[in-house]
Amino acid sequence: MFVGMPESDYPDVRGLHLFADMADTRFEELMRGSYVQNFPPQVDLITEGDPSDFLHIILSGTVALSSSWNGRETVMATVRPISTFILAATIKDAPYLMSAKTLKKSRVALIPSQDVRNVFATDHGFARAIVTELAQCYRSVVKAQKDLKLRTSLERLANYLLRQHNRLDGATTFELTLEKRRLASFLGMTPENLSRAFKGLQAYGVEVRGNTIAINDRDDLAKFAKPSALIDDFSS
Amino acid sequence: MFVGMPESDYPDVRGLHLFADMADTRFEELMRGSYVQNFPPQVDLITEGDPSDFLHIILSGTVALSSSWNGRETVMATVRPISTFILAATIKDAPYLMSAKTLKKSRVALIPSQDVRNVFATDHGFARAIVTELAQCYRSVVKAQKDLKLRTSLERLANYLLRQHNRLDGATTFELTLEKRRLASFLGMTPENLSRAFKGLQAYGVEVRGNTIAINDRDDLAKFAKPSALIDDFSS
DNA sequence: CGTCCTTTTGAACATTGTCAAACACTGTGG
DNA sequence: CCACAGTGTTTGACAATGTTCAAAAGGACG
Repeated sequence: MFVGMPESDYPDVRGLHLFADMADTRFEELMRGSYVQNFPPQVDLITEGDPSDFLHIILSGTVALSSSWNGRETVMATVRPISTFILAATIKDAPYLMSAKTLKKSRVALIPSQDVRNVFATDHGFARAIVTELAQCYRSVVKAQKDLKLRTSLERLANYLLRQHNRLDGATTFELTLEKRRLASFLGMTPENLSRAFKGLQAYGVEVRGNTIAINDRDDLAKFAKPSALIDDFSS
Repeated sequence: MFVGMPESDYPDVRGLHLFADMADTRFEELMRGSYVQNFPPQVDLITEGDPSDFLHIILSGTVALSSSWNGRETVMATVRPISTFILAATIKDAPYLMSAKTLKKSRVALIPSQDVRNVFATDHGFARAIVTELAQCYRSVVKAQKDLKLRTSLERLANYLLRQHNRLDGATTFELTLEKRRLASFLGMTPENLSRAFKGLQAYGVEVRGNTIAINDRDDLAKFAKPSALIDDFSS
């Protein structure tokens, strides 16, 4: 098997906040033990419950994190370049809590968890960067939980659309980045319910044609959605 | 105002995993700037959205973490001695995402967030301990989210009872540690729904008399609840 | 005892999920 | 190019789940 990440990928990874403060030698040490793979869509990268052998970094493509129980399954989050996932399991040397599968053709870096833990124990810049990253992850999940517990499915969809609208910088029309069935699962509802929820938002100027969403009156939608910095703001 | 934590409280705090690896001088430095207060029940300790001025440590009593939006409110978690809360906000120097209020008479230590961040930046043992703590917190919230998204309210209650049953070490009968209305909110349902859910678990040998719960046939209840290490196990 | 609060109960209602069928879209192979 | 299969989406009817509102019952406490 190929061992060692191609040096052409170094800059992307190094650019991550997580690795920015790390000593050069440590970084190279990590990279040498790791490797990069290209995956087609719909490939299972990790399975919940398995031991966390690798820290994953998505370099391109899209990965969905999901969980299942008793025959049911739900999308917990989607991961986009460039970022790590399942950092907490790696650090704690504990089983994955979520499964991961590629949604599109994706390029993923795999760093052996043991190496991450070793460097974490000796490189203080890395340890501090991990803290910041984990704190961010933690706050994101808390926000997601507030979204789930405090809002109806219609409100969750409305706020989701507003967030996408912001992220794609305010054009009145944009494309959904997720299949509707997965979006439904992510938002904690069934595809049928999502379909009806889209209908329900027509009253606030939301138009849907396939994967294209038009937000004709942002203020009107926001008046209904009532977005909050403490739930919807990803940057804090 | 009284400044500096009484030395009699040092051992409790020092015993926390979070402070175990820290240099003595750093620990004393942190403690000198902090203080301890006793609060009666139903006191608001922090309000979501406020800047995170203090890292809190609960020494005795019970504290509920809650969030609200658009006139609704939900209990996100309860905190018991001895543990910290709102660590992530302190580290990120970001606003609290949750409010905290005492449920019982409680003794709480307050460490200025700036001091925590200073020590975090210089004491590597502390930084590493924070990582472990945050990773634990993160995994707990992910589990809570799985609980919410994958289970019905009846299943959530059943698994909650099993967890309590374990925690209080298997006696067939035990006391709820939470008022029912708060338990309902914590489990993501209304008090009325919780009341009916208890009725629904009678079929599996659950008896309720006031705050006293009897689990007459653990296996039968577990057969319905299907507890999972990846959702219900707090220690991993 | 009376007051306040929580819990329980009942009935109506709202929301969400399930099932089945129709429809739309995509890509394949003839 | 078209027919076709396969998949995802939408729609409708219905069932299950959860919420709301109102009222009664129970407990705690002065």
